[in-house]
Amino acid sequence: MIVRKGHLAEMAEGAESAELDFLFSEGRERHFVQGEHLITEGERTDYFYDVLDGTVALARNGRDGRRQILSFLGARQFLGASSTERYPNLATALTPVTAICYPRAALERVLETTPSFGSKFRVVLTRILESSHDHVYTIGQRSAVERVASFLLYLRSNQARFDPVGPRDKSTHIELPMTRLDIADFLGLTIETVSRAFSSLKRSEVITFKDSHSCEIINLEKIRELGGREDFTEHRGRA
Amino acid sequence: MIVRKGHLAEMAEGAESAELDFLFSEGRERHFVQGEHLITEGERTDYFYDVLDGTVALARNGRDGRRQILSFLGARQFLGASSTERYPNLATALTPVTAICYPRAALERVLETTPSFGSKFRVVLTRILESSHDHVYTIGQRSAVERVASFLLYLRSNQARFDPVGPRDKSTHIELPMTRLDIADFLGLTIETVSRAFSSLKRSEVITFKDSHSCEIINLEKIRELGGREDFTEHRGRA
DNA sequence: CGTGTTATTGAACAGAATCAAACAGTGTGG
DNA sequence: CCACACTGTTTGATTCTGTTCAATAACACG
Repeated sequence: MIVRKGHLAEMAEGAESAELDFLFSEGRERHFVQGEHLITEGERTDYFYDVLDGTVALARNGRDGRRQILSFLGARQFLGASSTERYPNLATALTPVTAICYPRAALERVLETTPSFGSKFRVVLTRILESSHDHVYTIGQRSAVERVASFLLYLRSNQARFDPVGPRDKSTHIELPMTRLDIADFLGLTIETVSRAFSSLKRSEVITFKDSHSCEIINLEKIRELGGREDFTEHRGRA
Repeated sequence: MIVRKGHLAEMAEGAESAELDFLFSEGRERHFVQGEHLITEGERTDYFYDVLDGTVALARNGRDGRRQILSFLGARQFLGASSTERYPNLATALTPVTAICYPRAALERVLETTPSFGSKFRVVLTRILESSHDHVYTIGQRSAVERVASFLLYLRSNQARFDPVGPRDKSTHIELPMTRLDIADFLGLTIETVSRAFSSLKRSEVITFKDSHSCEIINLEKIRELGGREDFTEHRGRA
């Protein structure tokens, strides 16, 4: 049923169990068009997604129109972990997205019966938590330009996941599939401030833009200096 | 060896295994004085703590002196989960703290052999992640006064954990064991702004102060309106 | 009771938000 | 193929929230 092998299947390599077989037999490849919601707020958390392709924005919405994007999810990332009956966040496809959709119950059963898989899963959860902590630091402590620099490093490290060869230190090209508003809502800024920060980095020749949705890092050292050497760097390893 | 039963032991209730017995036989009650570090940055993540008493601040420090407090941990909360060899954060006792200290390896072994326990542990991790997401929303989207209101709700829900009777909706008393600097570093503000926000809430008769480290909520509805009805509320259940 | 520390308050300032306009890119239809 | 509308981005002027700098006030402790 599953055409391509997802990250979850990769994680299960080596382990063998009836529950695992069942889980993967239940997995369905689903496609989402740009703007479509993979999960909506308040929805029952019945499914778990393993992203194969495209970019998803995970956001929390306030009732007064405010929106905070919690993460941008790409290939090899998961979506749908929740401690509650209903999902508090909104997951939106920013590009066409392909993801494997698993019934949550089947996943739970595997986690309860296949401890080695459960351990790997726990490590993934911990990484996600650490990434959220990085985000808190960025939003709580850094200035606008620093946040944008930090964001570029964040995307770079996300991009590295795609790469079958593994993360490359030297890669300087960065795709920005999201709009300026998405970036602003991720960094706790406004579109104007994000735009100004990009312009400022362009002016000081730290980055250049091909078009408004992809840029090239000219001075990676400077970006690291601004965005934080400690965050999203290679020493963290891969999820 | 363990004098009091911690939250981890509570979670293990019902399960039985040699690894669990070993884990609990290895747990040691430790005491920390105010200002002492339970874990320091870069330290090997060899221990796992189950807080019994007191308050711990978990913080990430930048090399330029900036500091972001990621959470305040009290009774029934855990400390020490990490996906890496070395711990990236600094855990400091804000008050005298009592905690049960477990060797990480023993915990890992339990998690790898006792799936029911592993599942509960995963739920706890997920809750911590959701709490971090609340924090991101607060810092990214809310104004100074709103952040402080949100912080009071956060403390209130933390306090409820202590309570053997369970969370009480009506409780209005809030202990502030941390300094204004700690609050500021948690909310991404300065001490002055935090102080002004408190004064503003005092002036509009939403809260009163007994002394600077404990306050009373007069108008809980208003605090919820400012700080976000969705966050840190009772519907989340207990960890 | 003085001394050091933490908290509050005030005045000036700065960085980001808001308001407003221009600009670029895309798609549509004449 | 070009005029036009539409959306998203950039840039500019102004306002405002929160910071910085500075002084004072309240505690905590020897």
